[in-house]
Amino acid sequence: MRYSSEHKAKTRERVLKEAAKEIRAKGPGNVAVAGVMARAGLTHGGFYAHFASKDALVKEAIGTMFADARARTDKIDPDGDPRAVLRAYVDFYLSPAHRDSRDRGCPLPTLSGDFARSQPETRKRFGAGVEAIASRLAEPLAQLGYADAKAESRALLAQLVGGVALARAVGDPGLSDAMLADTRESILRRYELEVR
Amino acid sequence: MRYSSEHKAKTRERVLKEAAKEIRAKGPGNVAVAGVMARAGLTHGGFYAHFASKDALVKEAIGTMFADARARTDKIDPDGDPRAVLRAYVDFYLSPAHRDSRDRGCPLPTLSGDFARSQPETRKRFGAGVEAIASRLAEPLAQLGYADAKAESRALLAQLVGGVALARAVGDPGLSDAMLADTRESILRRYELEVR
DNA sequence: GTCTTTATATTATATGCGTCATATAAAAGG
DNA sequence: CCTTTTATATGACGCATATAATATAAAGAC
Repeated sequence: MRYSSEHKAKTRERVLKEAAKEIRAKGPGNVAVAGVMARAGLTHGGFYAHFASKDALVKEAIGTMFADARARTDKIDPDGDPRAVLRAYVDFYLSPAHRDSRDRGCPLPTLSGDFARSQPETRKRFGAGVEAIASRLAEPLAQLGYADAKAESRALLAQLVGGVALARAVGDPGLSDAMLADTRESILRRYELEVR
Repeated sequence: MRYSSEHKAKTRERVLKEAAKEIRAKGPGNVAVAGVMARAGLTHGGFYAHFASKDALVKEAIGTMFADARARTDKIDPDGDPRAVLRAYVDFYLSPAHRDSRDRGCPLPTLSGDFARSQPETRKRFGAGVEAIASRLAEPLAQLGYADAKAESRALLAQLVGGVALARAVGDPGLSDAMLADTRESILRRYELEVR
């Protein structure tokens, strides 16, 4: 059946959004085309009217995932006091809430393992997302006087990503909380972000 | 056909070793029982004489993976100068060689994403491996005077893991090298591990 | 109002995989 | 030397999945 002309674009967007959520939650290998289409309220047959293949869907969904995650930090004003900005990013990233919402949070901790095994083209898009986040962290670091703020931001991002990845993977809840808290403490001390 | 009495144990070990390699390289979801058995020189049918299920194999292989990775740092004498010990760990972990040998290196950067989606029992074993590595990093940190060396070691491990995970996932080789180098520089500076 | 176009649905095909029942052959025990 | 035991092999079943060919029905054009 035919719907109004923008219907297809809307549907495509819906499929992409569902895919982005499910991929983060389950990993690209564990999402099925049929499942994504069902969540979008459609049957799996129509999928290939929107995307050439499952790989193409995954590749496109990467952009959606990074956009989703970025939206969660939109409340943070990047032009505020650099220490406050940095602290807001760190507090959010290493929060239990972020750890516990795999399907809505940053794709890096969940998916870097999976995409390390993916096609170069897919990894390139992932790399662009990494650089985009690093650039945002680099701004307050530059204001704090770091000569090579971009390099420092990559090191900080690595620590944030590793902290959340490990906190999600260890079984013991106490250890998981400790991973987040200890990582956060170390960062706050290093950049002198404590509230005194 | 029947072989000498210790043959079964040897075979089991071989299967486990191949599984540990393949799981790190491809992720647990992308390894097939038949493939692991073929690498061990057997056909897939005999698998269930050794393991109750694929899940059981994966669970057991976690121990093998951590042992494999630990063996690669055995040259480092943990009783040497704490700065030298720490630096040796960091240099190894963030080396391009470690990044490029997914099937033999530390399981944390490759698999924390996958195991975040696994059964609690599996994640518990993974968590034990995390704590074991953190404990080894904590020793030199304690000698350097860190009051809560265990907490500091978790923060450091997070950064090491994140650095390697991101370096493996980004497509651009230059960015990948930068991820390793920038993360390493930041750590060396923080703990004053530079050779002067 | 009829015709054409097209977004979505139905159905089919092929493949890969986990699991297991059964077969085989060689070692160990008598 | 014959029997029993058991490590591994063969083959089959069932399920999930990616892909694609075809069907359907409604929107837009004339």
